[in-house]
Amino acid sequence: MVTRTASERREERRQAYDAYLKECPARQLLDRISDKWVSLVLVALSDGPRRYSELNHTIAGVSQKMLTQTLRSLERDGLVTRSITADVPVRVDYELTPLGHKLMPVMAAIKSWAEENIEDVLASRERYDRSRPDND
Amino acid sequence: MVTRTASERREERRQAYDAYLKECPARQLLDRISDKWVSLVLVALSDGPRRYSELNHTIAGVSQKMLTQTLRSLERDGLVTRSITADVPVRVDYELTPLGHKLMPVMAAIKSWAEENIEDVLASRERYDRSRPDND
DNA sequence: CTGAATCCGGTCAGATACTG
DNA sequence: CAGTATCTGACCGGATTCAG
Repeated sequence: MVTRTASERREERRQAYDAYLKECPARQLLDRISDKWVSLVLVALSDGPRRYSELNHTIAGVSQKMLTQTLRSLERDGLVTRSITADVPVRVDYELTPLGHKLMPVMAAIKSWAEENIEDVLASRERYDRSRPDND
Repeated sequence: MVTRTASERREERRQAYDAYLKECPARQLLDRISDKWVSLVLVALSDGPRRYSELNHTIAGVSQKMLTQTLRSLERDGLVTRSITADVPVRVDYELTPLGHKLMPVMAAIKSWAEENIEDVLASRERYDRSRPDND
């Protein structure tokens, strides 16, 4: 037929909405800081520059790949700077930019809410799980 | 040998760190609100209760599965309530709890930062990408 | 020391079909 | 109307290996 099917129209709506979401600043920021390693790196850099190896040690669980990937994306977004000292062996320092520093209060707000309310959340979870022991 | 290898000790460190992260309140909150649909649902509910079908329509891109899953997890965490009206057809309303409402300022802080700084971030991205056109 | 490249196993979101 | 159940393909993180 010539007219679009319902599913086709739904698909169009979905794509338009996806495009809308991609442009939403808050969505983009959430995608950035919600990354598992991003927040840890930001915190690790919050009180001064750090070497790659320092970060790798401080954030014990991270793999080289993920650490590098995270740092690259943060550099791309202008949140951290990367400075190479052509020594032997090579030395690379990462540091928060002013823009990166401006992000810290937001992180603090998240942390603050979490610490104040996490007990309620955990209690609610327990209650929920106890009331439905079958759904696992 | 009897002594643990370096990789074994590293593995232990990693697991200990993972456990530590799982207990970190801020990490847990980030995991929660960073979920793609959670923020959208919270915003959609921020000015009053909504029916399932309303949410499904408002958040155009979401699938039934994801919407239900998201709502369940929010209910489990005590952020929204679910109330069924045994009618024909069934009617289900979702509403923010007080705890859920308390989360809105945090969302607002994120949104605010994003709207104020997204341009800098985007500009930085363009600059970065222009300077390395080969890395794609 | 810092990082790139590759492979791979698990996870997760979406489509589809079915139910009270 | 408001879900549940199942399947599947895409994506992602980690381990490993190689390089400047």
